[in-house]
Amino acid sequence: MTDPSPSTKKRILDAAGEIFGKMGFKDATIRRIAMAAEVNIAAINYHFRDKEGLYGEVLEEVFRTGFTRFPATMDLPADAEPRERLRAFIRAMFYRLQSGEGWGGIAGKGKLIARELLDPSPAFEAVLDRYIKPHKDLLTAIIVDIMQFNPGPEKVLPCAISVIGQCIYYAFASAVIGKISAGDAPTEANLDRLADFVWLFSLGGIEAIKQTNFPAKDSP
Amino acid sequence: MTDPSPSTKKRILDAAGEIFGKMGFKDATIRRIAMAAEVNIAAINYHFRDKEGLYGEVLEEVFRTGFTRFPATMDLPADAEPRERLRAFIRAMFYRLQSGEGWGGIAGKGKLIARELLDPSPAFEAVLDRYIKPHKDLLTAIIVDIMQFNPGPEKVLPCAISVIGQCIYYAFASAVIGKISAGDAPTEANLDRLADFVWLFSLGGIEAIKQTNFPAKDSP
DNA sequence: AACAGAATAAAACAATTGTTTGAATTGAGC
DNA sequence: GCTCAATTCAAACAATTGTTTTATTCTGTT
Repeated sequence: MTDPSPSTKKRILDAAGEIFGKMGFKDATIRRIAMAAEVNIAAINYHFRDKEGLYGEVLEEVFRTGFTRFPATMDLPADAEPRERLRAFIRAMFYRLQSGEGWGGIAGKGKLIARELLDPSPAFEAVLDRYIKPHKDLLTAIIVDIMQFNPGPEKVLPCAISVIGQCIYYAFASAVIGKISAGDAPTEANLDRLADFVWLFSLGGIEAIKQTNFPAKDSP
Repeated sequence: MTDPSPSTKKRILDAAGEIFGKMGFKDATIRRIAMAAEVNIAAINYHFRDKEGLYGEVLEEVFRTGFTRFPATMDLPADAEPRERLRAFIRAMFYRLQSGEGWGGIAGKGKLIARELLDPSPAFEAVLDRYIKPHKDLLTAIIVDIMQFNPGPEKVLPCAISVIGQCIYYAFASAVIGKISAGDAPTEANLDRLADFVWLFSLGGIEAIKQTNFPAKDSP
């Protein structure tokens, strides 16, 4: 029941990840998934109860493999130079989101993650607690280390959001980015360049926030 | 034919904008739209040919009204201090995306824009040329002014992407942001604060990029 | 008043959806 | 070799979808 034949259930999960990613929950039909996985339609309901059950397991597996393959520390020791830890964090995000070994960007399962951010499914709640919240805590700790003191959440959290926002936006809008600025759409070849840009930009942004009194009532 | 009764067609457009925004193209059924607009189902096909035709007109109207109500210059003169022009640009993005007078954020038509960025519909191409590309050109011009010289597109364009990325991310992921950092989800009340944060952060980022040699092969 | 074309309405259409049914097949364990 | 549960399969189900059809009402012009 919990450990079925290694073939059918796993094949369904793989095909479903691909197709849910490309087309979204609604457009991905179980007939299409079944055809891609080369299984009978009823096998999906048999193994996963219903379409939502299948989606939930796909989501969990996608996050698990992504964060396992590209951990946010990039195997950097926890006491490394904080700016390098930020660099590793950003690089991990880019590789996790965009690379073929990761979620494959907008052409693959990256789209599935983007869609969950846009409007979360019921299954997303679990993923949020297990992966995203610890991920956020790590980033805020890095930012505090870079600032060399803790300026309070009203500065640190928006910084974290800005860092993550840049990374996600590349994954999210790469179709439009490609049409507007062809060289800056994320590809396997320029992930390092893009990640380093976001890193440098963010270091400047964090430094600026550190030195300003924010929120401020008056405009400079 | 082109200028029908001011009631029916307009009512369909309004209801469709609302419902397409909330539920996406696929989940928004014409029956639901017809019911919300209080018109007969067939009226939609009569006035807009088919569902795709309706969606195309909705998209065009949403962008037109959004950019008209909140122009990226915020009525600032073109020769104003470049940093203030950046502030106006970012503020316009936040208000356009998030405010009730604009696209109403993730609860309203903002979701529709986000979905188009994620995977563009055929109707998006026109919107891209008419609204988004000029918008990008304006931002890059502001960035060049801030840097006081033109460091070339390999620096300016990623800066523009980082600025826009932060703004869009707040619109895009506000559901998740709210769950992770409650005070930083965009609401009508804190748009100014968030916009100013992104502004300060971006000024720091732009300054940092200006002073670095990028792209660089070596890591600092 | 009479007509023509635009606009609205109710009903039906064909296609596709997720799910279920019930029979056939497989594969260990005794 | 038999049994029984787990699995797979083909077929059918009910519900929902976008669209079309046909008839009716409205509106402005002669």
